[in-house]
Amino acid sequence: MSPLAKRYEPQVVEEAVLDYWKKNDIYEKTVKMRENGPRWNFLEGPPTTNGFMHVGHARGRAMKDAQLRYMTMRGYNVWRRGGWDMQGLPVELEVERKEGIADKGEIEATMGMDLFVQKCKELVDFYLERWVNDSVRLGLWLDYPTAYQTRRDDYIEHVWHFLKLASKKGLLGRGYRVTPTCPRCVTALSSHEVSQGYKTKEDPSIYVKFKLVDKENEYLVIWTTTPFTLLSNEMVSVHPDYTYVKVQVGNEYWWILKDLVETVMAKAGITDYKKVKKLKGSKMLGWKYEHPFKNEVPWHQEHHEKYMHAVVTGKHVTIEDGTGLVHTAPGFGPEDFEVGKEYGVPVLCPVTNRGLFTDEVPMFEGKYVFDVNAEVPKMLEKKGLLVHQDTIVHEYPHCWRCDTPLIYLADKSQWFLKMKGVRDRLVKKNEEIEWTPEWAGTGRFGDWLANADDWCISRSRVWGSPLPVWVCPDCGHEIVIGSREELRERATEMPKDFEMHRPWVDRVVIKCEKCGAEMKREPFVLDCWLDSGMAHSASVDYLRNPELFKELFPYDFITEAVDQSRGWFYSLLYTSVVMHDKAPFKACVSQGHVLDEDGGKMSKSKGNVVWAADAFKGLGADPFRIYMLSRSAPWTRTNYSPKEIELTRRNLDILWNVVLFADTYMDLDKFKYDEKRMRKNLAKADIEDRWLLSRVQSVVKRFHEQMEQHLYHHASRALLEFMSEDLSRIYLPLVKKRVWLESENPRKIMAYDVMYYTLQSLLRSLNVFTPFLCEKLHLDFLSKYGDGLPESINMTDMPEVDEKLLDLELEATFEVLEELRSAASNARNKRGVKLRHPVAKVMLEPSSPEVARRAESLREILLNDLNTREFEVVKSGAMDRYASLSIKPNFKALGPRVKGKMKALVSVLQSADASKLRAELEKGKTTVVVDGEAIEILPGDLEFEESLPEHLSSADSRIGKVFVDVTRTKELESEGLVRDVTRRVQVMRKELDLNVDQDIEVTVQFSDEESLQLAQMHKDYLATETRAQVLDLVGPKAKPKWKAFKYVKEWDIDDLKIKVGMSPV
RNA sequence: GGGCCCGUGGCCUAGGCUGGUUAUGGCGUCGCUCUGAUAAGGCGAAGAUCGCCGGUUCAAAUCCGGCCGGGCCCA
Repeated sequence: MSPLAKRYEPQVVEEAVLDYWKKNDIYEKTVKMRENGPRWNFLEGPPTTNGFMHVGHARGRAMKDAQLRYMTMRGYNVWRRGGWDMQGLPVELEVERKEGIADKGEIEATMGMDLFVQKCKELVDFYLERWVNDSVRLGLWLDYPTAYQTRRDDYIEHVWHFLKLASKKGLLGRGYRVTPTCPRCVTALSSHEVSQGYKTKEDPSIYVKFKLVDKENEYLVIWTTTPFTLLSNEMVSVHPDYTYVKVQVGNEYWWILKDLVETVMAKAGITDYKKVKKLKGSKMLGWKYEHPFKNEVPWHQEHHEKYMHAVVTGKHVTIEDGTGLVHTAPGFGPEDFEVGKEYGVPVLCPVTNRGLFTDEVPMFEGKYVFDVNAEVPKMLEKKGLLVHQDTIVHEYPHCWRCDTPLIYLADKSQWFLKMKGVRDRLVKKNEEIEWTPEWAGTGRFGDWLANADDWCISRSRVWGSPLPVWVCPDCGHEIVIGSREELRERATEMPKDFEMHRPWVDRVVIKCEKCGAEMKREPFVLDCWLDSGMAHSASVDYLRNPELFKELFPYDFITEAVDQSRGWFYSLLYTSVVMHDKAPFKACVSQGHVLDEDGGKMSKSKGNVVWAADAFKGLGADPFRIYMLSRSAPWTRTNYSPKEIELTRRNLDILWNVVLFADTYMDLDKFKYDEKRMRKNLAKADIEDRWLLSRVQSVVKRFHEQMEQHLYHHASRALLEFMSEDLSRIYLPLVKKRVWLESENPRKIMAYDVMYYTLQSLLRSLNVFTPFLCEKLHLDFLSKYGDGLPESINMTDMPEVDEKLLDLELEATFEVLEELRSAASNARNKRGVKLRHPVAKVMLEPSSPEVARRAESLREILLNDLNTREFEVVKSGAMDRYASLSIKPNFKALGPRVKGKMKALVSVLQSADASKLRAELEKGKTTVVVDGEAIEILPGDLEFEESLPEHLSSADSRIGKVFVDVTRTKELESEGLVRDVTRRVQVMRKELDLNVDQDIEVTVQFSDEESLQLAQMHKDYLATETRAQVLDLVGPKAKPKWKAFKYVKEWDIDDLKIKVGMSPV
């Protein structure tokens, strides 16, 4: 494409690559190229086209892309159709907001359903475009043109097909459900929707007493945080096994759970009370009480069932809060509803799905439930039934879209899919799925499946797949329609512009086959999770294309965030098991969420959401991707931190610079990569060449192992570490000298071949994480020096491990090298000897024979690398004779015993044999003779300090002890000085921005004659290293013509001053 | 109340399944140093009771139990 820029700028690279891909149809070509490979099928979990992509979505999508690119480059024919979830409540709500519609009831009155649906379509089209743009910008390669859309008739038809099948199997039901309802959106919510909206809420917390019938002054004390539900209270539940007590308070008797008496009394501020009787909960069954609002609510006067207004027992009663007696209102709670069913009491639910009381409660008719919450306690107080009142802050479900607190309402018209009869199959099929991490499937999802309730699928809304059920108003006959064709056949009349959405579908009338009346469609739409759940079949148009379906199903892989356990993972599994009796996917990676920088949840209301497009623009998609995937395990939650992305990005800078280095010299030499040549010359290659080639194999091996387990964080780190440690930090400095050799030198060519081979393997692997950068380097570097490469790195194959190049012994040898370097630096550092100054000798006292052998084989590298004249591996203990042990008496311990002889003792100890003393003390006590008197020395009386003579410094390491001989000689001084000067001249070259091969002329003036003499000894070195054609070294008295130089600068080198003049020639 | 996950220097993080020298790496701070690919790199210093308590074991960050704290999910 173009020469590499001096600096890596991700955004610039990415824009250019995106453009290249588009202009050259690269994605299409990679697909075509692999079409004969074995199939590997991915099922895309469709994002909702409502709102924009945030960084959490983007993390998941980066994982998808890494997996897809990996499989593609392993030769698979990867199925990767995109998909979009386009219907549902969120879309309606946004349209309502934009159009200024207060709630659903106003739709017909203001704009009509036709126009409303049109607006919904326009809205999802708008977001769809944004989502595609952001996904493309992220580098996520999916089939976008063929992407499935849940709003299309072809798609919806599959949902109908499924419901008809479920109905035939007896799984589709209708009837009373207590459903969480949003009074603002006027619709029931599914349990997975509820689960998204738990928030803290402040509620009243009231303790109320119910008077027992036929008993003098005896009351049941109950607790509730939703006072309005008392209006339809029907029972009080107690635990059959727990103990309850009768407490005397004044002249009244209250029944409370034994364990909670103190708590309740303390809350109510009652100190004067007495427990008078104990009873097991089961004994209280059937006790009748007087409903507190019997007079106000006619319904309570009209019902006299055995357990109406009576104590019942249930094991759901807990002892943690409240009174242990649980107020039970079947119309307002799922558990209460079950209790009601069990005890055969009818349901009272005097509230509409807008949260308003009906005429069944005349005094509150038309009032909002949460307003009534405040009035109920007042009334109870007047009646003398309120024991205590305060407030509580707790987690309460809210509408996930509009934040309105939900209410649980019994509604007999809801439609649902049954769990009974399918549950066992679901659990069994789930066990066949390979989950990452394992607990996501077995624990979390598996347990939930085993306990899941029926699935309420009906929604009283507009923009969604319509429920395909028509009902006869006269005889009640119901039919489920399974396809458009079937509908056409049955319909007495089809609208001209028919589509499978409201309001058009509502206009279809069917003649009842039983009584001949006109059947009307049940005016519900379906839970959008049912839409997306059908993706296993609907996304490939199973009804018209069963052959394709057969090829793909079950899919090899899906991955979504953990909240999809109850969402998509579940709806996919349910529909697939019912339809095909198979789990629809073989493997699933459950991803953790992305939180804000402080670990808080990202939400629009908090204003802490980071949009993906902004992240790509600000930081680049590649840095974003590799940060997200390398930072932590896929299933753990991650705090989003731009600062950390910048740090990760530095790794990519290093890669860029490595390539730039290679490119600079390869370009000068018109290098062409030849793998055969490299392999042929391998035996004669330098040790670091063979080492690096082996490291490539080890890293590629690890990369594959980790990718196969979906451990992207390990896979990416292995590559990054290899790149910055092995390649950049270790290998490149070792070959630097070689790239300066004359052009046809085989050692140089070898270095080039090895670098090229390494970068090729690295870039192909890394491509799964940073596809833009790797494509760029493929085009501008790999293709420049290698012949016959395809036009995209994605059209090449993943590197495989080449056992012939693997040499673990050599890798272990280089670990010794690293240890030696670090220990030698440490030892130098202790004496303040710069690495630039050569030392006389470095010695290693190795920890094992292997280390000794490996160190020996490194001799040549070590001399240069440690900047030492000699390197020696010494025998164990060989250095002891240099080490002197000094004795430090412990005066505190010795003083009291030795007293006046202390001075004499110290002088004796100074000349004593310290190592002998230490050996004796290790065995026990010993004696020292002072002035003819034996003094007993105990362990702890003396401390020993090892010290090395002035010319030696040492450091410990894992491979043994390293000694550096820092003896100064004229020769060493000279070399050090010249290197110091060289360094300054090099800096000046760089400051002048000279080309690496630019010749110069230089004059250096020294502030003292002695230094000048020293420098003269290695003048040649200075001239060669700095490419100085003319080099004058002069003393303090000389008067060079400084004005003749292009650049003149004075430097301090410790006490020495030098002045350097330089010009290019 | 139940289920699942998490808790490692000031901050972020690896390791935990399979117990074993001095607990990984990074950011930041300080001192030194290296460098003609590098906005990088290296050496060193300071900084951790691996949430707490108990158990198993010769040996626990790791396994087991309990508790505390945080998150998510469900009641």
